Amino acid sequence: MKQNNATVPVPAPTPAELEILQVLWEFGPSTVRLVNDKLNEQRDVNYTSTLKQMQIMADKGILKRDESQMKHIYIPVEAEQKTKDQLLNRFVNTLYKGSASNLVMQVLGNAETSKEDLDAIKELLKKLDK
Amino acid sequence: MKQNNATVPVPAPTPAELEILQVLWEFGPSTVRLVNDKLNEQRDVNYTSTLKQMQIMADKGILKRDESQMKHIYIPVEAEQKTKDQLLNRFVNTLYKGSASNLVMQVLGNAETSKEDLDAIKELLKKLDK
DNA sequence: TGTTTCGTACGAAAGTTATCCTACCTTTGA
DNA sequence: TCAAAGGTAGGATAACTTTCGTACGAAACA
Repeated sequence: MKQNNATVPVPAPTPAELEILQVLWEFGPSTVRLVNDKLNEQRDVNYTSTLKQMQIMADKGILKRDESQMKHIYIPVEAEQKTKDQLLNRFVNTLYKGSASNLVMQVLGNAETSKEDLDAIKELLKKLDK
Repeated sequence: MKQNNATVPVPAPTPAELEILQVLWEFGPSTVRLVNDKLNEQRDVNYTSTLKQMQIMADKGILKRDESQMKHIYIPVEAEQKTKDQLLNRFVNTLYKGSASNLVMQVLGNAETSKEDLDAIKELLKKLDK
């Protein structure tokens, strides 16, 4: 039995796993069929590929599943926010020496960041000041 | 000859490649020896492993190298800022629907973000207001 | 001058990721 | 009732990533 104590950090979800998680986060507990349909709105994926991925994710403990029906229902084990927090921390640690303000500074200077986004951020910070 | 036009996005550097890039960004053009020494301050890596990685990176076009001396000098092809911009955009696109303000909102709400960081961000935004 | 040290090159190998084929079972409905 | 449609399970496989052993040449130096 694999443990999940603090000394053994959970590996980050792979890109393909992340795609699946995002569908589940958006639509809630779902069948492979639904997830695969959503994925195919973006790119071609064979049904059995998605099935396999989700089975692996269940093995890894990323998903749990309800097998009481023939069409199994898959559910993320960790909440969306918790997973995103972990990914964000990893990202900040590897690229910005762990400093969130460094990251935000780059966002503000990034040409790809839209004016709308910048304004939204300013609003955000204005509220924080109060 | 591999081209780098907009239709063929450059693949993101792998984790091991990123480690090496960060050493080169910090110390400037360097030999394999130096990079390997720096890496070994953090974890055990065999010299030939680092050498191989850097050779592969040169093949991929991530690094160029000066072979005029026996000890080859490796140099990142893309500037630190450009690479980080690309990684940041990728990150925002996959996790925050492309919205930088969504990302910043999470940073502000993240328990792992220190008070110092939050203060620094507030300062930053205060300056932006002017 | 010969040996030891330091460098590059090349290839092998193991682990991970992602994809899909085939087999087989269950359900549906003509 | 039986064929078609839709499920799951389990390999096989290819590509990529990472690591390192071995070979061999150049330089340093005793």
